[in-house]
Amino acid sequence: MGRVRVRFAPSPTGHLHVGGARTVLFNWLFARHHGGTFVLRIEDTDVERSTEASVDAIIDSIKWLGLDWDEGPIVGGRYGPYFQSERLETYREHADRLLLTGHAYPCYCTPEELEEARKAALGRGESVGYSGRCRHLSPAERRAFEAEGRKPALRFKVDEGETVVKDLIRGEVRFENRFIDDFVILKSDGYPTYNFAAVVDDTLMEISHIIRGDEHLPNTPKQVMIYQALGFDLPKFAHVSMILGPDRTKLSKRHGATSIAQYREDGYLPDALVNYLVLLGWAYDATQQIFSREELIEKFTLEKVSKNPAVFDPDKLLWMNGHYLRATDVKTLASLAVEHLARAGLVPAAPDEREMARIEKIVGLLKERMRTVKDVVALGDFFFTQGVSYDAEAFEKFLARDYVPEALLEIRRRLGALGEFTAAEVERVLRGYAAEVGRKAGDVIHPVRVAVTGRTASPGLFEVLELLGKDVTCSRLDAALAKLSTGG
RNA sequence: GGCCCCGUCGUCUAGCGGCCCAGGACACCGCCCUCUCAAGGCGGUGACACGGAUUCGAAUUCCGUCGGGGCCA
Repeated sequence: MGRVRVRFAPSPTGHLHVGGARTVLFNWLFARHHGGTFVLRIEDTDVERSTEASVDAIIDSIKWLGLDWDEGPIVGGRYGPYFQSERLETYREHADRLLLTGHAYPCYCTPEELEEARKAALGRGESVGYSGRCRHLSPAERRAFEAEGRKPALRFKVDEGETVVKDLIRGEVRFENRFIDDFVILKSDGYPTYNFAAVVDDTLMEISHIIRGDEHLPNTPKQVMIYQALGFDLPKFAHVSMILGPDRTKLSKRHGATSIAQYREDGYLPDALVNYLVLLGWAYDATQQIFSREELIEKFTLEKVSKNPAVFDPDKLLWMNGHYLRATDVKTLASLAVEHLARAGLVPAAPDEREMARIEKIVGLLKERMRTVKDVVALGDFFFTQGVSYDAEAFEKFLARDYVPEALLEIRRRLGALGEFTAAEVERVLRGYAAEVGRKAGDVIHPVRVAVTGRTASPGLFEVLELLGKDVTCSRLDAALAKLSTGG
């Protein structure tokens, strides 16, 4: 393989979404695997919809995923500029070349006229393509249109024959040219169309492999024709199947969370997202699910990319996130958790050293049952709140029993008398009391858990109590007792 | 409407003519562990869209049908 140069070329019209992220990933992995260059190019020729905020958002998400680019915005490079809006002159020059060589011609049809013709054709049940009516205009007719003040678009003249796209993933895909209409390469406002700009840039930037979504496959014969008309060498194409929603249509916002930024906010880990995403359309062997970055770089090849579209499965992502969460050290996890705890108003945005140490201990207990970092809030809020509110069902089930008031009272007394309030001591007290009154340990553990945490599920109770401390434990037991004596 | 792509458990996939009455992962169910919930361990339910053809032999090759998706405006 020669010099590998690949690119990701997003339109800055929104966030980086799951599908785009996987495309970046595949390109990045391919470049890194081959020791090649990964280029980021911004396709901002849709002036109406492109925004700078979107450029920033996309770049943030790529960085957050832990991916980087060798050329493009911020880092520069010798093939710039990397924003298409700054390359308009280049497109104009190449379009002129096509005009001069007779591969393109001016078209004076207005969007309104084309729209009308399209509707009419659709109404008759006919094919909806461009009629080619400006293809054979005489010089006089052209002058007449110009005199009307019409600004022409530039159309590519599609020759007869067949265009074959050689695709690394799909093999040879053949297109009959007669089904491809003369398409616009330069709009009347001087802006290039996607197909045209992409070809010019990919060539000038010496892109060797175009790895992109499958939705671009029907565009590819048009691009191939442009390459040929301009006398450019063809890059290698690899069209990856799309990511679908549960209803098997192209994944989009209406399917729920699709933006990488959203997953970040929801407490997902970049490594988990990357690992999950790579499995959507790529598999190394029959069994391996978990891959480190290094492994991915080493093992990723286009040959192993599958042809069928993949349905995005939030459940598996969640599982994988939990897996990575458990593999993350407590210190790191705690610093990540602070963000979510602070947003929920449970801790200050910048906790001091003491608070941090406590948060680390709490995260240590919660870690096994968290699937997202954000879960720390739902699972551990009782560590940070003043009092505790009881889940009605939990109260009914574990506190509203006849032996409970007496048990809680005695346990509260013994815990209060403890000199060293450790998990081991607490356990001794609880089990000891249960044994004395001839009950199973669970019979006292469950009520205490509900009394102190407000819920029926928590990390190991003894550890929880130790972390809560004697004062909080006792005051919550008192509160529960008070509630019981007033009749629930 | 035309063109193009795709079709193995609910989902992601392994499989590239015999190793497959189809393997793994998530989800689901059961059991074990256990103070609960998780995590973990063990086990289970569950798929080659359909019809032809090629072949001694097809999930794997070819054709058709059906189904899904995408692009064109």
